[in-house]
Amino acid sequence: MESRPLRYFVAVAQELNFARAAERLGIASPPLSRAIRKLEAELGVTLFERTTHSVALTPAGEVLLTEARIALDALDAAGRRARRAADPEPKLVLAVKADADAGLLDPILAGYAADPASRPVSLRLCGWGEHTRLLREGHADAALLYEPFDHTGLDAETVTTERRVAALPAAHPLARRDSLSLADVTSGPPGEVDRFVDEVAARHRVRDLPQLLKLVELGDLVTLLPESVPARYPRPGIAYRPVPDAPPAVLAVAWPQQSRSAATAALVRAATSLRGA
Amino acid sequence: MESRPLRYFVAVAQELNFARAAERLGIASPPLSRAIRKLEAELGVTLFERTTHSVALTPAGEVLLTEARIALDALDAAGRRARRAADPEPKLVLAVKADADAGLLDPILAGYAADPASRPVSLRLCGWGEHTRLLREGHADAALLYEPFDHTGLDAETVTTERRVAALPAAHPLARRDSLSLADVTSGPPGEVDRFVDEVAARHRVRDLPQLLKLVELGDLVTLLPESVPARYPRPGIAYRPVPDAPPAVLAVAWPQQSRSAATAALVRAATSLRGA
DNA sequence: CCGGTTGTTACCCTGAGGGTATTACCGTCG
DNA sequence: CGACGGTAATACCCTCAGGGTAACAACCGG
Repeated sequence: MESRPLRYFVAVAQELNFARAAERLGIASPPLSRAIRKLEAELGVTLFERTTHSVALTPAGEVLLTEARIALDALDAAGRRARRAADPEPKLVLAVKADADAGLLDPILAGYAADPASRPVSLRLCGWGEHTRLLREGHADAALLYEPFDHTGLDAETVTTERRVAALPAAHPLARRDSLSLADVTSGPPGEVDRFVDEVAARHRVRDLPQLLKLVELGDLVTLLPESVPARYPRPGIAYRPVPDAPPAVLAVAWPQQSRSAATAALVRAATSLRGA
Repeated sequence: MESRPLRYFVAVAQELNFARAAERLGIASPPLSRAIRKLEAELGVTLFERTTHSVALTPAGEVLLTEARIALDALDAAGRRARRAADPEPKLVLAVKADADAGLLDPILAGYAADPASRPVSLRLCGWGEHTRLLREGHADAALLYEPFDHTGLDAETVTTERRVAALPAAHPLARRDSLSLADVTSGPPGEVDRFVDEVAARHRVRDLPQLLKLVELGDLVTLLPESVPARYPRPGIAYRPVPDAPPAVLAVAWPQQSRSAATAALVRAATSLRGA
């Protein structure tokens, strides 16, 4: 199993169109077509159901797609990690999303810096749901992120858990109450509700928290956020109300499974040692 | 990052000798030497410290070795899993080591067969410590095995925990006692002691439990085993004695992280549902 | 039924990567 | 200390995997 044909396969599986896939790969479509046929012959499996006007994945193709993505990620990660390992003064790259740290980033970094095994830290700012990709592709050594996330290939420890608050338009009828229940928030209009911020973000194509809060202000949705948010993002147009029975927000530190380097371990120690506080 | 140069790199890193590695790869050594140099150039990193009479991995080489193994495993696994996914009547391959099942294999299979999501099961017998390789390389869908094992890339659930018994030569002074403590067993000669059977197995190049028990009979070592062993392997020359304060033996079911197929899930259900019994 | 779109086949050609012969280097041992 | 054995690297050649272009075949929508 070589990597190039697999890369070609993934491109076709994503585009479901040989011509477009070939263009994306920077080659002509005949060699692409041949490469896929050869791959199918090698595996003894048909990967695509093709007519002249449609390309569809077979069940075997479906599983190869997910498996191939994993393998190709691992391949790229291998190169990147080796490159980074050669750095004479290696840095520890920590992936964080702005303000998605429960206010703990500074104390974690301070605690980490005090550890003898620590290295200079380089922060890698990222958007919703990018943390795991950065870890898997070898761009980052560790990440600070909220559950839930895809744990595949990663190890993680809980840093802290926070209660949830609902963010509502100030004029919303529920905003008159001091405290809400999950049922209040999740039942019906007005305003769409999602328990997990990243789902909302994906649906509304929002890239950061201020944008999301703007949508709340406009009355387009109601969201549950960690209780550390209101202090950082006070908004006249938004009412934050505790939701005691909502599942808590879990902040975790995650890292690639096989990377048990001393530096990563020290960071994990620093992050989890704040748990008691 | 292509896969072939990485495979070449792994061969050299294992042999630490270009000529032997080339032979193993079925190519001549000059192209191998060139491939490695090209890989180093591509990464911008030197992977080997070489003189004409010695080859050694640099730190960057070390990390590339472990990363490359993971990536190449994933690559092979992708192919194998796709092939298996095309099977018209797909089987579920379960990796087990003979008798390393706490006697639960039959009930698990029975419970599994009753599940509507179940598939025909094909058992893949394997030796000490092979389970995880079979899972990672796509030869098996699930494994029944004792902790501790390398969880990298795997998910696992505990099936059962067993108390430990020490296996001693019948003539051993400690055999006169009804029960032992961990301190009794681990302190000093006669007889080497290891808490984990697979370490012992690796050290003594033993492939199965009967061979291991033979070593115990001969007085070469003392080992802690799960309490389900004595009933299956009664030996006149061996005394089994409970060790209440030894850490218990944990039998687990494991499967590749990303494979959340209905059939695998059903097997996990069947295995873990026996936990209460 | 026709024209456009898309995957495939036929054919050619280049260069990545394999082979052989040779060199340069180093450690070892008479 | 010099000759030898072993090893990686270089020089040079050559083959074929894999890329390109042109033509074709199949299918769909109008």
